[in-house]
Amino acid sequence: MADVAALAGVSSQTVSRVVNNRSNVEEETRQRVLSAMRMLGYRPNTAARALVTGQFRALGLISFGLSSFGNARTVDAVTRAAQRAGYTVNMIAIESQTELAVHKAFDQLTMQAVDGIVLIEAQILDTPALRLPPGVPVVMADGDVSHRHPMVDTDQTLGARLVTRHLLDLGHETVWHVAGPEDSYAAKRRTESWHATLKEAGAAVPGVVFGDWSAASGYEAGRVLARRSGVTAVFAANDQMALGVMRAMVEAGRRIPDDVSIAGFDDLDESAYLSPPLTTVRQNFDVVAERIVSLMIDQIEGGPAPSTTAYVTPELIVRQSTAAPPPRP
Amino acid sequence: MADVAALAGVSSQTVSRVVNNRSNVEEETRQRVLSAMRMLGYRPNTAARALVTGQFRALGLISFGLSSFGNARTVDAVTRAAQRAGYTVNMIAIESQTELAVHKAFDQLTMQAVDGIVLIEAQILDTPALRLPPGVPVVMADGDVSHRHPMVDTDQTLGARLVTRHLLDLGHETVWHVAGPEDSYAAKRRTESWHATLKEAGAAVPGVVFGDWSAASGYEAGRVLARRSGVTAVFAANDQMALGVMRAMVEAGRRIPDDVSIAGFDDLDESAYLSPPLTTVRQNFDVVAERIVSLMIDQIEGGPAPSTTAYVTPELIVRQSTAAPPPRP
DNA sequence: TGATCGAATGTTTACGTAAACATAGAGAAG
DNA sequence: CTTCTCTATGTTTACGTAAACATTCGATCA
Repeated sequence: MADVAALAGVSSQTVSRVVNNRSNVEEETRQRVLSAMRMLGYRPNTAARALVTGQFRALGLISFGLSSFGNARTVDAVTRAAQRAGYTVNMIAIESQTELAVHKAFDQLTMQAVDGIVLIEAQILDTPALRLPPGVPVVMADGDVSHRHPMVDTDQTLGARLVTRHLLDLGHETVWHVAGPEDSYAAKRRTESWHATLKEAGAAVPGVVFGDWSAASGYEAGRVLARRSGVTAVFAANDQMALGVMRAMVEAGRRIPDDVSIAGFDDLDESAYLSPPLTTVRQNFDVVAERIVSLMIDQIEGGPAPSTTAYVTPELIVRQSTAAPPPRP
Repeated sequence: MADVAALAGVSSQTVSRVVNNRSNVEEETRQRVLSAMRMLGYRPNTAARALVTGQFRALGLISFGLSSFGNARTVDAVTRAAQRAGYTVNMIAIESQTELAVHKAFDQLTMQAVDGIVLIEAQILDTPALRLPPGVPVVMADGDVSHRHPMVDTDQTLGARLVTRHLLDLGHETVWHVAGPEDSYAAKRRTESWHATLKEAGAAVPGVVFGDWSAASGYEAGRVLARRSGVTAVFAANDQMALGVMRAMVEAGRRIPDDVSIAGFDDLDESAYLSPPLTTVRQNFDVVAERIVSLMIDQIEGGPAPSTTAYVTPELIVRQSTAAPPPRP
């Protein structure tokens, strides 16, 4: 920076002003400084800058890994949204869903250069009340509403209601449910909403079959359901499990959607190309990410955390895996 | 830090020594400092530390996004490997595969606080010779060998040979190939190796059908192949396309593996649960990531770039989607 | 016993930047 | 014409840490 200043014949402070786009610099001076910068290949030193300003233009992101479709999409979308806002994303994947692990990741990130932390809390922690050290802005995604940090999530309740209602409206007496793992917030909300929707409609509430999001677990669940008579509609808590259920049904000789209707949740890229194409609920990950990042930046620049919870509306995608139930025998 | 020093009754330099685990500090003093740190909730300031040391303990990562399975797995594994080495990962996703976009991301990352940059070059850039500004260590994954940076990748050539040979050894006269997009390095290598293996074996080399990694494109390719007679073995360049091919074949009335054998590449979690379970090639993403990170750290700590290319051995996973060809009519 | 060494700790300084304050000069207002 | 104001720019300083150098004191050795 001193070299640039010398070459341009100005003080280093003027160089700083040019770098930061301050208004009160003569146009001619600015050009001289800019060309000096180019000539010397000058790059501002982030560490020194951060030391003075206290800002890093970087967000921390804690997640349980990229292996599940939903997490990967969320992380991807948050990264892109942050980038548009001029922030980079510093990522940490934690192995186990304990509060200890979250705290460790949190410490590591705050020691790194981040202005705020996004926590994708896809799984229920071992302790109910997550307490994070104060001082660092936090936004949660896919977490528990009871925390005191602002949260953003797909409206799981609405999504599950849409798909359950869709199946009831087609004429099914009730809807069976293959749920996600019990330690997932998203799974829990989808199951609760399915339950509530059935009760509202006066339909019987059949027992829940639990899976773990995988196609394999969906297949197992599907075999259980295929053995029961009277199963005409199944709502699986994600598309991968729906895929497994479909396969189990086909193997058991049930036609989809003639004998049994099947719906999922997520709308994988593949889901539109299954045979038959899968009715599902599309989550708008991009909007979720936008909200997360803007809540984050509000906190970083604005001040104290608004303890809001923002829900993003999902969309029911009706395809050919759902239809009216077969005529009663 | 000054407060901690005052509370512990030592100089700030001694606090620094304790923080950095230097050996020459009396055990009793160390304890006093540690408890003072705890009492005051002291956290070292990364910016100041980086300003002095010139190190950030952070890696930059440039990728084309998390939407494809391979990329997501690689990013996930790199993140975990970096974490084990005490580094965090600063991620940037670029939208288009132009050299300009790569340079922009590169600039943004070097302006941020990173010690080195990992570039996952999953697609062929618009310019053949990627030139990155010197001074920052770079390791490439899944890129072009011709670049001057160290590179790590799955041995695509070996993987494709393993699966092609497997099909030939089963007795198939030749193997058809559904390739990945033409602008993908990985796809290109798999196709070249398939080609070479057929030639070595003296088998006819049928025309390549191109897909874009998606199940939908695999389905289209499968419909083309199903119309031809004499197709008894198909090697799809990834599992998703293999899935599409399988479905097209089944729709055309071909049984798998009785009439036609199908193999993929990647080993998705789902692939073992398809019907029939898919023969495929498993990439060891964790080992790739370990290599990337250790090459990175060598450069950061050691010095100039070793211009090596490290290949990680993949593994053929034989399942039930491949078998001997049907008897000739 | 005195010289020498080494371990523990303290003092000073540099890292590169932006904020805060200072200055000069041009124009406006009286 | 003087004074005030505003703009462009320069000077000084602080940010929090670790490196480099300095000091103290007890132990070791001839």
